[in-house]
Amino acid sequence: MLDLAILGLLTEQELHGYELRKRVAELLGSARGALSFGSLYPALARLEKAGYVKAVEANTRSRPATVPSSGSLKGELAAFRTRHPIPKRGGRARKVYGITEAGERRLHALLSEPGPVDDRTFAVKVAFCRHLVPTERLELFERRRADLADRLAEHRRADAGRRDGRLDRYLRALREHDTASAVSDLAWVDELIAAERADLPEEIR
Amino acid sequence: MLDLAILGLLTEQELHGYELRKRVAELLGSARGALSFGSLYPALARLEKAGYVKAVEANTRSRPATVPSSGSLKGELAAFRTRHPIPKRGGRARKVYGITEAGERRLHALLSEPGPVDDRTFAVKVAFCRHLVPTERLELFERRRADLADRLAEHRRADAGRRDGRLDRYLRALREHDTASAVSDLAWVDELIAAERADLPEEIR
DNA sequence: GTCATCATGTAAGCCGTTACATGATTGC
DNA sequence: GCAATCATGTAACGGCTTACATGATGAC
Repeated sequence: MLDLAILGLLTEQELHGYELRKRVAELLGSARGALSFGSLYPALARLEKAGYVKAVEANTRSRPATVPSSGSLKGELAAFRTRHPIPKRGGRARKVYGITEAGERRLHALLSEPGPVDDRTFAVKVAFCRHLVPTERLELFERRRADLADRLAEHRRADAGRRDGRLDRYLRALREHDTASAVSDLAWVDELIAAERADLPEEIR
Repeated sequence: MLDLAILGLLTEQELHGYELRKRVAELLGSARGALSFGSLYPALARLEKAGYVKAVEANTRSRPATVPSSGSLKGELAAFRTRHPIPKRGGRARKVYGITEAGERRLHALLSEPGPVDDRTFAVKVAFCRHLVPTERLELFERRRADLADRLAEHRRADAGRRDGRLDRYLRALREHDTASAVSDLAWVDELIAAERADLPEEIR
């Protein structure tokens, strides 16, 4: 899940660890307190070793005279300086990372891999699902929909199986709120699916 | 959090591990796939060692027969089984646990301890908050309210700080849903608080 | 006789955290 | 000169999961 978030963020923009942490925190929402450096930096090192990201610029107070040639991306050269203004304030040397082509393939693989997705992972997948083709996106959403529907069915089953006075007030409030959340999540996924379907040509769906 | 759930469930009823697992799963809602035995059993052992729970009944189908020890492995096993008879239906011998007085004090301490509560822990605390006195409950709810309000404020701040076309469709959908969830959670806590206040005599609040 | 379910446990490992160590720069 | 912020990393530890080991019972 961390890998997913890091690779996803690096497709948008080259970033150094400290900044990446902020973005991850923002992405995951405040529900989950900021990610620690103790897991971020090792993760970056691991991804670099695997060839999915590479250090693009390893500091500096003194600005680089030349932009490292990265080949064919249009506007790269022009955009570089504005993307990385020399910071006037703060800090030690930064290590700025960018994603590699292997990293992009890896991101795609992580996004489209099947298997159960927990709530947090699904959120991150949604955040970067523009990297999927429409049918893959639909698949992702529909797998999620099925999971949520199961969840809700279990709620209903559990609620039905209880004689009605049995729960105390707080337990009841809790279960009701849980159910309401599940319903809301399901409705949201349904919206995503509907929007996605609307964009597909009729023959496919 | 596991401790909280186990102790809370055992105040209602004596239970063995296998059953406890089902109850915990039901309590936490299906959002979080069933707790594994690999964490439940060690937790029970730890709690027993600490004197918070005790094995009440190591099993029972009272069978008076006594088998003399034969010295062979099979004989020893047979004798063991006679000393620890098997349950009436299904399965291997059960170890039924009950909560001790120290365990009840521990539960109260866990419920009322300050410090940050994550979403899951808050849910479990609500589930068993009948063990708190009204003012302690209010404190719990209000600390949670404050956390959620901060969270929401951060959302608003983040939303305001973005030029409006900048987010892609999926990222926007994600943030909107996150915000909606936070709003819903906050409203729920507000309900809990209002209900609690209604039960307090006016002089206190 | 073998499969599903009930039942308890151990061992290995993943994923993340906190705490620690280091160091540059800005602002007071 | 000191605190705050920016910045990178390591080490120890915690909590929970998966996979494994063991075993009884009832149903088919």
